[in-house]
Amino acid sequence: MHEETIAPNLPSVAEPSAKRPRGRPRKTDDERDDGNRRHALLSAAAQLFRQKGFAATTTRDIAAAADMQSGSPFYHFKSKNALLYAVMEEGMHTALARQKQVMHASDPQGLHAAEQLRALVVAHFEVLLGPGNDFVPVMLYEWRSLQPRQRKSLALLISEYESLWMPVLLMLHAQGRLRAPVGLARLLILGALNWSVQWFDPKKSASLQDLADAAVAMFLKES
Amino acid sequence: MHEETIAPNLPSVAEPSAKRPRGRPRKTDDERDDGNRRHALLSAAAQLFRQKGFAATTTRDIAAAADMQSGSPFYHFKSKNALLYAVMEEGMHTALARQKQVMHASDPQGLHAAEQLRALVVAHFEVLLGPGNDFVPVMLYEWRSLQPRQRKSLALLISEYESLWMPVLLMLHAQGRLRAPVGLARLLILGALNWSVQWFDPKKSASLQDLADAAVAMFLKES
DNA sequence: CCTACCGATCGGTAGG
DNA sequence: CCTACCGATCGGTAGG
Repeated sequence: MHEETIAPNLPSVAEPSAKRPRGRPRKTDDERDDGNRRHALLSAAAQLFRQKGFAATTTRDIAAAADMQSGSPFYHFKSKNALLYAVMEEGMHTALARQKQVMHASDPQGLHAAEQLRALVVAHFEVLLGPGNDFVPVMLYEWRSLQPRQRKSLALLISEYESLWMPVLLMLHAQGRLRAPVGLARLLILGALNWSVQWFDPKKSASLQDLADAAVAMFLKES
Repeated sequence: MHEETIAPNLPSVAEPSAKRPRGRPRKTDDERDDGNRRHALLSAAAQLFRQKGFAATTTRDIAAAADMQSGSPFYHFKSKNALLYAVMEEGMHTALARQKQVMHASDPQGLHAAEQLRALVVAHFEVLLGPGNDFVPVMLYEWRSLQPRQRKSLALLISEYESLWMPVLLMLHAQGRLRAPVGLARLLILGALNWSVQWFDPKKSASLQDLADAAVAMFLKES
């Protein structure tokens, strides 16, 4: 999920090969790529799948965005569908890692449940709306493009993710700060957050922290 | 959006022409179709677009589901895209009509703002989750498949819809029962509701009324 | 990873 | 609304 540093005088990755000296620049010694090309495909796919949808994106689109020829994605991935799955899997791994990190950071500090919820919400927003983070949005909006087996596999990661929220929500419920059955509250809260993908504009919307504050203030009763 | 009554011994509309006596049953006198065939296409398209997505649905799929030949949808609609737009437009008209009806019914009864919100939420759930209501979900999840001109046109209907919520939300905000800026509150609330499309199961979930009660209880502070 | 290619499918149309 | 069809595109592969 790191951004490649591109020297300002080089054309951007997605640019057609017009002004470039025919062909892709050959790897130099300081430009090793091991899983590098594979990840270039993943990033390109994530961005395009999010922008145009899985079915409307062609493997040629993806190849071009990763600066490859039309057949080359299939050297790295068995099928277009496998590419979709890989995008989603990376998205969930990122989200899980981020969320666990947040919980470990807040736990020993003895944060209140409300503060823990806030931390979870901020992390969720970051994974969803942070620059270049197209992986999780693809997962949210292309579920129906998965095969049953792939769904089952991802569902495990998702329920692991959701289970991280449960202790916090249960605590808040016990404190009387959260109405509605906890399971339903989780669906409504995550729904409200996930929908931000549709309207969030980094140039016009508030900061992720401010959004998180407002959301938590709306969901929770006064203590 | 009315359900067609189907005699139990007849095959369902979407069923392939296996057990049927070759070809489409000819219109009888009591089976006039004026805009009827057109609407059969709309319903089939809505269901398929929701199920598989716009790009993954072929016009042949739609034609077959409406019991027509592959070229026939283009007699009723200029393009596949025009069909998508028509589905969304019908969805928004239904939603607007339903919502206005709800507001007119609740207004003279002098309902409290919280009760008005509850009525809006129930109506929203119905339009979203009611049996056969695939039109609005398609609008929510295929926005990116629209052309810019179509988006602009639909955006008018959407903002009309959202503006129906504003007086109620403003009132609740003034009463101190709704935290967060009203505009953001609207986005979060509608997001929480819209997300239900992803998890609602008529066989397992609570009734739409119970869901609405829980949602309103969670969003609003005690009075 | 590229070149060259195949088979299938798809949106759309002419002409009735 | 059907029949018959076209041109373009697409996922995927062989063979290097």
